[in-house]
Amino acid sequence: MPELPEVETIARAIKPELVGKTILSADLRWARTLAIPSPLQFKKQIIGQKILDVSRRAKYLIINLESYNLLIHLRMSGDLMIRTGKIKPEKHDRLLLYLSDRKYLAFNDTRKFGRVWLTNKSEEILGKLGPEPLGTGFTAKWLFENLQARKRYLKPLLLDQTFIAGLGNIYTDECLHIAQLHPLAASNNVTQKQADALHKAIRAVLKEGIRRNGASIDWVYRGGDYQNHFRVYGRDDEPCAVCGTKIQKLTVGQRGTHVCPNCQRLR
DNA sequence: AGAAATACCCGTACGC
DNA sequence: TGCGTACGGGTATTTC
Repeated sequence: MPELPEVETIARAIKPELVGKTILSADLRWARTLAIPSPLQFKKQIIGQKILDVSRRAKYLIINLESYNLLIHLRMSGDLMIRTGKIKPEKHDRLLLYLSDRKYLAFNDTRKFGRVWLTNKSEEILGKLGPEPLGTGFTAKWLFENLQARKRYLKPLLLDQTFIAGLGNIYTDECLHIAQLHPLAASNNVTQKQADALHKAIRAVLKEGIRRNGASIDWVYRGGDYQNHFRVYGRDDEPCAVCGTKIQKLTVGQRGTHVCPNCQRLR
């Protein structure tokens, strides 16, 4: 298995103990969780498949089966858990996969945004994704050149998974604050020096998120304790830890966005 | 073609 | 207290 860095809370959903188990049956409890194929095809194809490997690309979990790949995106409220057969399914379980060791894998997702794909053409789904921010392909040089090549607001560009794969709303606000860049700054105006700072900030923020096992921002988005270390996210009207200026909340590309108006100046 | 807006969800926190 | 509504997360789809 290639050494893939782990993106924040996705890390804990990678279950290496699944390797070697065979899928005996599938219980799809919320049909729309399954992006492809049809429920009928899904059951026909997945039953009897042995799990060969478990990995990740961007925010997608990849469960490598003998003839297919099972891709899982947890979106916001999704989680994977392995339970013994004796434990009853929970209210928000959307897909259950019963395994050859009398356990079952549960995809639990309160808000029903999570999706699952069973395919032998993973590239159709994963192929458009940008580089892994913690991978070797993501360098300060790459970032500077590709920021120059676009002309977009920084925040929506950083959230665009085809540009860089792995940053979500919280992490984007955090890394822009560390790099002292405004979310509405134009990507093509970013200097080499600023791109260096942004590159460093992106890696630092993701590593901290992983180290803290992600963030828990409300009861349903369960994770680690990174929320106790946010610099700007959710801290509107509180003083900036760097300069004491009151943090502002604005909307950028329909997303709640938090900035220190002193540290993150527009031009 | 590329970018922006919208749709998809539901438990919670709020206002009346 | 009870009811109605806004909110927020990530991305596929639709619109511009």
